[in-house]
Amino acid sequence: MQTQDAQTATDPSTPHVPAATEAGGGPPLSPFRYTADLAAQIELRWQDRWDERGTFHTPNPSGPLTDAAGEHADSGSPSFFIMDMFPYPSGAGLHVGHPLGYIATDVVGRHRRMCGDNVLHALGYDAFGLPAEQYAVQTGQHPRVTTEANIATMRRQLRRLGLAHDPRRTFATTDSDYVRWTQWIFLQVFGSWYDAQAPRPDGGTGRARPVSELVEQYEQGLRATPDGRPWSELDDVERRRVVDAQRLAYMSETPVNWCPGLGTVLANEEVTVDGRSERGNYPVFRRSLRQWNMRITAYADRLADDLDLIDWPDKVRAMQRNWIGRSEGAQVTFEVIGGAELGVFTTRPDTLFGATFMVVAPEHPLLDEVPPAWPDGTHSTWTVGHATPIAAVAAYRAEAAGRSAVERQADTSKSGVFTGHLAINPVDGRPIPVFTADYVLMGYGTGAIMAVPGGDERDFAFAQAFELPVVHTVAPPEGFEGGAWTGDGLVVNSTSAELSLDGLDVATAKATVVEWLEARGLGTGTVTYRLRDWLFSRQRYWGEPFPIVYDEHDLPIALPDELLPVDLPEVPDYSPRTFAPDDAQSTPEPPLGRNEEWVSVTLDLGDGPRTYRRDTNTMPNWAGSCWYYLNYLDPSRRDVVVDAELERYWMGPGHNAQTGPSGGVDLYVGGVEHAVLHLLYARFWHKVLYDLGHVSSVEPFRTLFNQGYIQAYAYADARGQYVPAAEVVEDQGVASGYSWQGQEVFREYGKIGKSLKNSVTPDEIYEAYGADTFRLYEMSMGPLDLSRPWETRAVVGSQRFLQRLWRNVVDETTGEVTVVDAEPDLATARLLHRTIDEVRTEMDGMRFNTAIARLIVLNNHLTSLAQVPRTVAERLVLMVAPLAPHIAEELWELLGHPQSLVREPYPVADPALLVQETVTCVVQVQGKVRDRIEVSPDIDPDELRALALATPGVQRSLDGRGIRTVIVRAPKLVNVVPD
RNA sequence: GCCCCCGUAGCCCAACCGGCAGAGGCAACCGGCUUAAACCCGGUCCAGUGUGGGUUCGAGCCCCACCGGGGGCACCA
Repeated sequence: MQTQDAQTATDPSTPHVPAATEAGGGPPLSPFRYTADLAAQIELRWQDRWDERGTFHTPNPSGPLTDAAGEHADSGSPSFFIMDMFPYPSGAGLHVGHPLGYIATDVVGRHRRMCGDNVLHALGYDAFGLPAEQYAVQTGQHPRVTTEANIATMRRQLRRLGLAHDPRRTFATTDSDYVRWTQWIFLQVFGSWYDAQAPRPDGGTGRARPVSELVEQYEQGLRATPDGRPWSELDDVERRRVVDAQRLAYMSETPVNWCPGLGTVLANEEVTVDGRSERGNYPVFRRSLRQWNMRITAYADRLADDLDLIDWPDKVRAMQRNWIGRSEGAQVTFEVIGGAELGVFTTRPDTLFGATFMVVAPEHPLLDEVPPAWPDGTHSTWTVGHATPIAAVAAYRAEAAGRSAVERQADTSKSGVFTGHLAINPVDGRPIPVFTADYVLMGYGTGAIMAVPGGDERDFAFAQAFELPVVHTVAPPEGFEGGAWTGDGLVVNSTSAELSLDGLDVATAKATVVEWLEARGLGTGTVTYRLRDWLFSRQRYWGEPFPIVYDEHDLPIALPDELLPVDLPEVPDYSPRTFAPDDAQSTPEPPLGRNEEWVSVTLDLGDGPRTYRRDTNTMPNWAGSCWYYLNYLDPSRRDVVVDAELERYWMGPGHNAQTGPSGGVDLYVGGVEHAVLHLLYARFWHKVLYDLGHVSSVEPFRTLFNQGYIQAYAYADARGQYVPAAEVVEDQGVASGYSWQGQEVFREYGKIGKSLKNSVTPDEIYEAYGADTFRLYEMSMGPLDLSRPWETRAVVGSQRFLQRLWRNVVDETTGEVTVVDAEPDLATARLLHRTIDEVRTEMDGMRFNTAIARLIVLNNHLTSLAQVPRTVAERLVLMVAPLAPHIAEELWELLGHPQSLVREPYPVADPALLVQETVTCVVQVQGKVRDRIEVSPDIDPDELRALALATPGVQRSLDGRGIRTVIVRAPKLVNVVPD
């Protein structure tokens, strides 16, 4: 998923954060003072202890993974499964923005654990991908070497944060035994077809089934073959072709983004708006190439409908719905003069009478044959100067092929040409010209449209350019200026001998015309999706090989389970073969094809040893992140993709009180940049696994949370050159308010990174303040879902809080514990319990910034006491523990507890201490505060009303005026409305 | 062009169902501590909620329009 690249990678170079507390020399401070040095000692010690003691070993209900004492979890115990989006281990190291989500999930996990849940939280690495491959190409080093070094660096940086991950459950997508199961899932998809009529356990209709059941249906004659011949008359190769065409993973000629300069196909998101490669800026061409696809479109409805079952941000659900792009309309068949038929999809069948021409995409097969001469009535502007339709269409097709999809869509001017074909409008029998134009896309609907210039702005623009007639079929409102009317209204101009829609509203007209078309076999009501099938192959080295071989018929054959995993072969060169950047006709040559000994393989697949050819593509980077959540449940278990009992315990529907009918991961935190692709692909795989009976949950991720980004200020001088942000000072002497080395600089806000010279690394902050301060600062900066600026000089506030907490328990000159066993006074007890109550609410809502504010208030109150009562200090320490775990553990131990606090119950408020003795009631006159009175919280409203009316403030404001009404909201507010 | 989110103190941010605009932090300033400075401790200062209308007894919160910032989609028939 390359989450790592979401925020620009940084240079972990020289620290430029001042040492926080020991600056300026002077006498050494007490060793018992909570300085960065002491924090570091405490933090490193506890991190080692947690590892040694297996503190975060999360027990499964069965199997090899137990807790540190060797116990399994009770299968009825509440489970809570937390995940971070899979990091890509980049070589550049982390900056302070990266850990934000990891800290947040860690805080949630530690908190839930103290609330009694069995918490599953671990972190693996999404380690296949382009950066490692590019680096390998540059250095000649194997990508595995750099990948493993990067993972080690990232592990070290993250370990220093004190994350409560189960260390036994980490893995990388590049591990051979992980690849094995990625390939296994691919074979499950390959081995399935979608039966749209089959009932599902969740009550719906349509599910994936093994292709063996499809074959059975053919054998039993329950299903007709595509050409209608009996199954028994088809030969083996024909039968395989019939089945292969219906698999959920299938090969087909697909138009792709081919980049000769890089020697590889690119995903759409790797191509810039002007149709060039993001990396290297080479031209990208559309080429039809034989590629693997996954039939995600079969799941379009379920992927859209089941968004209602899960607790995701509305924005992300909207983006997925938008991406799936379900639209309802009709498929209509137009007869083409000369014998052919042309099917179109339209969402506006009610406008059929306004269809004055048709347009097909340049790639449309209808254009493979066009009339030899222009028909009578051809308008001179339609031919664009060509002598024959053949010449015109050939020229236009060539022109369109030379433009990338992105270029075509960026240019909204209407180009095109008449094809010489005439079609018959089915509702009134009129002949209408068929054009080709690249504003119609081959990949959507049928690649052909009926053009209604009176009701569609694009068609109108085309009609203007080519002098085509415009008929309005929906009456526009008064004062309509002309052009296309796309709004609602009553249908007009829509009557033929057999059908009239005039006078109907649009919705009724749609239904009427669809019924009419269906009765005559001219069309059907249908649903179309924007979503396309998923292009699943890449011509790269550093990815999962396909577990597929080809026989002499060039048809794919799945490798049997026992031959998995198919590991990557050694090759002489990791880079794809590149071509002249503008050589559009070149063809990709995958790096895996360079090892002939590997490509050609002799196997006995049941009919004796034969020679096969391996698939030399690799899977896209998304493959490994499509199922990794299942692997956390037990990465050591290799006999099944996921153990059914573990899946039910951690992910099944109803596995804890919050989980709804969908089941799935309880909390999934990551950036919104994965809103569509990763999250859609993973949901798709999960539903396939559900259909095939491998998982009980309907959705993989029950709750999704998008954290904001941490960005930072950057400063540029008058020439626009960036200067090191850490060296900029506030300067009232210049207009901008900031200067660097005496010259005025201007502040900007942007991503943290090398290019803006504003990078700050976690290592610098650990060094200057410690991990607990760093964690606390990131959690207190603001709400988790908001992006916000990093400000190193503000970090000290969090350190001061922890220092005060430390001093509330420990004498910093002697190191002695100073708490007393006396009971707290009533005010302190009240504050404690109110704090517990509020902090619980805020923690449950993941509002850590406000939770911390409450803890600061309590902590500050304790500093004002001559002696701190132990019971209060202990509960404060427990409440701080999820946020700043190391100092909390240390204080907990100093307070006399030999056991770690990670499973200590989170404090519970005493309701008796939450009720207030008196409440301040605000007395308003006409909405303005005029007085305040102290009243009992359960005061009678009538009594309160009388008290309020008697207050001097009300009397003064009324000044003799009468009272129209009095609004009483006991016990907090009374509002007097005067006449 | 269309859709979504956000505009509260010098800065980052709170404010429950519409009910006293301030919880917390940073910065600044004053005082204490100190030979001095830093750290630390105590205190002070600081906005009427982007703008203009509307609804309401009462609006930061609801509605409309606009301005500014961020994001998504964009020839999808």
